[in-house]
Amino acid sequence: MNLDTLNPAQREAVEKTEGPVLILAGAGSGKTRVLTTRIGHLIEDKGVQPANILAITFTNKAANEMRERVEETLESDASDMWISTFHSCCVRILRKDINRIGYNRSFVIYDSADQVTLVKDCLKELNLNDKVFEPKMIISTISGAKDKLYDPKQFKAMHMNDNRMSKIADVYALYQDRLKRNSALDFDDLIFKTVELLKSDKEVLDYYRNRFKYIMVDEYQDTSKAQYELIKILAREHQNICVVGDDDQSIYGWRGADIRNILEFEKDYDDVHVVKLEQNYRSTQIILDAANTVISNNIERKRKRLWSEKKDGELIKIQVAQDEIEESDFVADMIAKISREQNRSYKDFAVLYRANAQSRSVEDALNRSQIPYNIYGGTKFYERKEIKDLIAYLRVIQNPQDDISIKRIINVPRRGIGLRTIEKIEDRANLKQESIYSVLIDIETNSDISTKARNSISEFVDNVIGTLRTMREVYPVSKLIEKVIESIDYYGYIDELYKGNKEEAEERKDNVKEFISVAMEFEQISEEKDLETFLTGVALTSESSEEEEIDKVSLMTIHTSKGLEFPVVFIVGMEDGLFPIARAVRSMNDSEIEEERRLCYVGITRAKEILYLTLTQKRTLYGKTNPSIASRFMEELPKECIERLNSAEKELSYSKASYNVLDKYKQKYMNTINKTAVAKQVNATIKDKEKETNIDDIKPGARVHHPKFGVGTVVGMMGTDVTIAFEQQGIKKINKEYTTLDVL
DNA sequence: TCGGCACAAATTTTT
DNA sequence: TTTGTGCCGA
Repeated sequence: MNLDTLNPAQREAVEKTEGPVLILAGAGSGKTRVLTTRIGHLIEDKGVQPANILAITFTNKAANEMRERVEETLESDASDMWISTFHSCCVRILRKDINRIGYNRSFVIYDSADQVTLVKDCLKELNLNDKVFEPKMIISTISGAKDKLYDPKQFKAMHMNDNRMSKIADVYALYQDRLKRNSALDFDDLIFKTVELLKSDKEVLDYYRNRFKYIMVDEYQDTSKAQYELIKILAREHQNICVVGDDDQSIYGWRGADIRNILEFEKDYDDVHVVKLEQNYRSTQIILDAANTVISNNIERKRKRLWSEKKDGELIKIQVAQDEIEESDFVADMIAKISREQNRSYKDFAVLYRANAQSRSVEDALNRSQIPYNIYGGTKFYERKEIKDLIAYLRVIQNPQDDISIKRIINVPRRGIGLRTIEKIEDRANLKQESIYSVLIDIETNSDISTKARNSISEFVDNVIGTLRTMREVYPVSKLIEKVIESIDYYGYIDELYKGNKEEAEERKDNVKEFISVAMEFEQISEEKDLETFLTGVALTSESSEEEEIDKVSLMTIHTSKGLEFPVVFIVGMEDGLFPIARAVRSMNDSEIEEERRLCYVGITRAKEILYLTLTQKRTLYGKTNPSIASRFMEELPKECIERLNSAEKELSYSKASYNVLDKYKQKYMNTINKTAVAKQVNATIKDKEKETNIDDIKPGARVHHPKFGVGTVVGMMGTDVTIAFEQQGIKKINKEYTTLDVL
């Protein structure tokens, strides 16, 4: 393997094959190249068997890319090598041996929508109000517990003296129970159960320890505790563990990623060899200087400084617009101008933003200028209703125990099986500790259900599902999908559903057809062609096919842009409260601001040559217009790297004063009211029946009267929330949008 | 069972 | 502003 084209640091990372290695790979430092070369080096120069290598990534895209590049560089066959995402690696392990920990090996995988349904069921069964215990919130709590490897028992034990959390622990326990009964695992279980299996079964553990003699993990900064543990168990004996990551690009903390995994790697393993990849092959030095300076404001990080051989470059351009419409027009105009003058194609441009809601005005402006664009994010292909319905059918065909899927399709298309009927069936299933499907089979013995409903159910179970199940053995997946569509007249159903909107109906039908072609493609390329494998693939993939390679401007959130690069990048909405997002600004905890700053770092380092940062003076968001404050990150940019295109001076200094005021309020009230309240300057008014009370009068210390809670003192303000200490009712949070307050 | 209306909430999302 | 949800009357 030729290593001469690597720089010294890269080469070191490749050649140090034994023992724990930490590669701190800055943005654009060629880490994929290092990883693929390292694999090639292991096989060709060190004589390691491909089957002894495990390379883990987070996304399918990264895994596919790595496999392709490894196959390109290698002479020998690489098909024995495991190059996969955490999740598909775990599925592979579990399909083989999960029966050893009491699960069915042909489990289905529940996505987040299925989780919501299941949690709602559990809440109902436990008589818990889903407003007090919001399903989304419960799921993220459960997910957090699983990420940290707490099972329901441990979780319950940890929260014994917290009534609310204790209830959530009960939901967790029931949820887990139901998953098992349905032969289903959620995404987090895939990791959790693999760890459980490896910890509890020495035989299985020995097999994989012996098999994976060299382990590599990409994007290590994004690993959760559970993933960390998984890797640690596998690598314990041989310690040939090589992790690659960039702590400065850790932007998924809210999803369970634990940045400490990378920060403390050196503590977790003995004699860690650390390599820093600091040479950047992507951006100009000016862009890197800006990124370096901004990120240096973070306390919790490994020191790194990116540099580039591209010494020249354009200054970073800052534009202050009147509002988001003007801002978007500016972006569109500049794209038109630059593409014309510098002869660049549209695919060279990206517009990045903090929140999806911002895409709207940019889209409008690009449409006005007739600039083609591609928007990334939004509803995923497999999450579309029409596709989820079909998947539910397939799942039931595969695994009739899947109650969630049964319930989804039992009345799709409408068969006159209403909620009441389903409820009765569910009760009976719970009573008999059976699946819904088995109750459905014996429906004739169930006298409290109307004859009409019973007939529909028999028709559904025998003719629809029954027939389709017999076809499972003979037909390939794509054909099976067609049979499903045929037997339920799905196209007719779609027409009916969107009868007011022809266009929509056609789009849905196109999606269905796309789904069939996904299945056909699967039959072409997959080794295993059975339904189970297909469903697994569908569950672990978010996009149906590769992104379009058409010449269009890219619009996406900064999160989605991670790992990508563009010659010209616009980051819009550089405003405090938007970026960094309000929640992080309000937070008592600096770690949230630090994560926003890392996000900013990710955004800046996407740009290869030209970077524009834009902000507004006032922004309309969610139907409300508010004056903007420049992002604090703007202030952190080195002056010599930036160029202000219009009169930004004033706005920028204004911003500084503003958020310093915010920070001061924060400090002050943190001390006085025990970390519960933060003050925030708001320029809105609270409407009263007769008069308008200026919100400026409602400030910490003010005496107010609330229609329900009586007289109290304002102790803090957070966004639209006003925290008030009432004389009779104690401290309460009031939403200023929906309450009328009188200032006394 | 379904359509319509009022009300509430609205980061980010690799699998 | 947009989107989702819950409740009510037909």
